[in-house]
Parts: sequence; structure tokens; C-alpha cells
Amino acid sequence: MSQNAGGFNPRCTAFAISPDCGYSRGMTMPDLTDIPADRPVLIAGPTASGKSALALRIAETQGGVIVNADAIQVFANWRVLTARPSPQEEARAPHLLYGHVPGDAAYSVGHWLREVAPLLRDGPRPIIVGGTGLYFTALTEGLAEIPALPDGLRAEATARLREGGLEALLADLDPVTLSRLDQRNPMRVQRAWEVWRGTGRTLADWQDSTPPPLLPLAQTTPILFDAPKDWLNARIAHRFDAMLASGALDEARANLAGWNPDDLSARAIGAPELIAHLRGEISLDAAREAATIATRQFAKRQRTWFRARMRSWIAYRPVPA
RNA sequence: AGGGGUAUAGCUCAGCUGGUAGAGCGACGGUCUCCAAAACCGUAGGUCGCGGGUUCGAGCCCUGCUGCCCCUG
Repeated sequence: MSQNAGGFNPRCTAFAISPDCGYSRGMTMPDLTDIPADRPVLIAGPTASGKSALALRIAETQGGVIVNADAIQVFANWRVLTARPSPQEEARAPHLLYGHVPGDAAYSVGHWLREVAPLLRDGPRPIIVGGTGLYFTALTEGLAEIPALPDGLRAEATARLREGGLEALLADLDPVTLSRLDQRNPMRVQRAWEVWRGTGRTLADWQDSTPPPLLPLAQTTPILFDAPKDWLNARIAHRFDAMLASGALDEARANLAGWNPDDLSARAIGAPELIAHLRGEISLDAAREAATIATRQFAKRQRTWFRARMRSWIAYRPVPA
């Protein structure tokens, strides 16, 4: 890798991205005059690309509520590490679905969709921002309305998987579901099994009766950040240090006592690493390295998802200086 | 300076009594309708530090050199 592509300014933290920072050279913010002020805005993009800053700018200039579409930013216990908007930023425009879920609670696309639905019906125009591709796809293309499954079913499935392996779960599934399933992916297989076991209907059956989407893409202004990889990687590397400078270690200390790796919130990139460091298991450098690598890999997965499923979105690309 | 050890993929290391090299991690690409910052799949990297020798054949044996580590002075 050569040097920081795109003129990344190390003085600009992930929490203070502005046209003068991340976009100082080679990138420009989209022209807001192209964005209708009355319809919902969707902003998707990889971590650290500057989505939140754009959402805030749109909210400030055109009005609207910023709605989180990130699976981990919903949790209350990792504000810094999860790069949630700062209190100051939240004061500049209404922000919803950020940090409103307890760290030890369960959450999923279904929960999110149910929370977003009423926001689409009434209230100001939503500006939905986040990096969770699945959430956007569920929102704009629909999600099977599978009811909440009984408590304890997850544990039962996990136990069954642990004892009998994938075969034990696959054996109970129907051919149609099996044909659509990545049969080597334990989580997908387990989900299909849980749905069958918990509802008596096959996953394929549920999916075939997927209701129309809550918010068809055609009714939105869908913006997809298409940040150059090298530019993004440089920001990712710097962002972890920015997080440390902003109190990520204190945040980790606050989470130390109640740390449970099985919590969904514990999946926040950097959380297991910082906890391991606080426990004296790894150095801070090692934690930084591991977290940075994990973030890069995550960004790659996001890019893959966006590339495959968001072709029709308005690609917001860097503009040659 | 003397003694010992080591040198294999970007990194950490395997490689049995010699038959022209493997893993994990990383990198790269992809999949994914309720754990998605998750889970999963695939691909590409090595003139085995350099030179000489023994052998039909050397990453493995011998030797010289170089680098690094440890011990002694």
C-alpha cells in the first residue's frame, strides 16, 4: 500500500468528519440539492466511510429524523467503540434507534423492522443510515413475517447442534428449505430448524409468503457510499486510535464486570479485544491490530453485500480532484 | 572473541529414518430473508538465507559465509 489515499487528515476523528476532513481531497459530499426534501433517504455504506456525517448534514439543512440502521449501534453499552454519533451530534438533529437496547438483550432484523415501521407512518421524513445491508434489504425488499420463537428454543437448538452436529438439524428439514440453505453454515441451518420447530411451518414456506416491503426502494432516495478501499482502510486504522482517545478503554472497563461474550452487543468489533487487554491477556497493540483487521474484513463483507444487492442505489463515488 | 541454537508463504510455525513443501493467521474473491460489526465458502502466495559438496535424488546430510537469538569472556 502506498500512502493514505484520498488525503486522509489524521487530525479528523471518526467523530468529527466533515467536508474539511475525510473529504478534503479527492472526495466531495453529494450535492444536497439533488435530494428531495420530502421522501425518505437511505444511506448505506461501509464502516468509517462518513455516512453519519452526511445524514446529519441532510437533517440539518432539510430537516428529518435520523434513524439508525446498524445492528450494533442499537446497543447502549458501547457508544464509543461502535462509533455512534456523539451527544453533541445527537443534539444537532433528532436521532432514533441508537443505543436504546440494553447490552444483554437480544435483537435482530425483525426487531429493527418492527421499530422502524411506525417511524415511516408518522413523524418527520426519516433519514435511515447504517452499515447493515440486511436491514436495508429487509426494509426495501421485504422480510418473511415469522413470529417470535419460544424462549429457550435457541438454547435447545444450540444444544442439539453441539451434540449431534449439523446433521442432527439438517435431518429435520424439508427438501425445499434445504435446497435454499447454505447447509454448511451452522447459524443458517439452526435458524431454519428453529423456525420449523417453533412454528410448525418450514422456513421456505414462510419466505414464500413474504409480505410486500415496508418501504419500496422507489419511494426513497437511496445513497450508497462507495469509498475507495485504500482510503477507507487508512481511516479504519486511524479510527481505532481515535476511539481510544475518546475513552474506548474506559468504556471497556465499564463493560468488564458484566462481560458476556454470548451477548450480541459483545460482537462490537474491538470489544472482545479490549476486554482481553483489560484482563491482561493481550497487549494494547495486539488489541488494536486485531480490531483493525476485523474492521477491514467487516468492511470487505459490507462491500460485497452492497455490490451484489445495491446496484440500483445512487452510488456516491469519490470525485477526482 | 569463544561455545551453542536458528534461518521454510506477508506473519507464527510443521515437514517422520534424504524422494523437488504443508497448516494456522493475514491477503484477495464470493455467499447470505430474523445472532448480519454474525456465520459460511473459495483462491493466490515459497528459486525452503547465500555459496560449495555428498547422493540417482537434499528443506532434510557435510562444509564455508551472512543474519538473528542464547551462554561464556
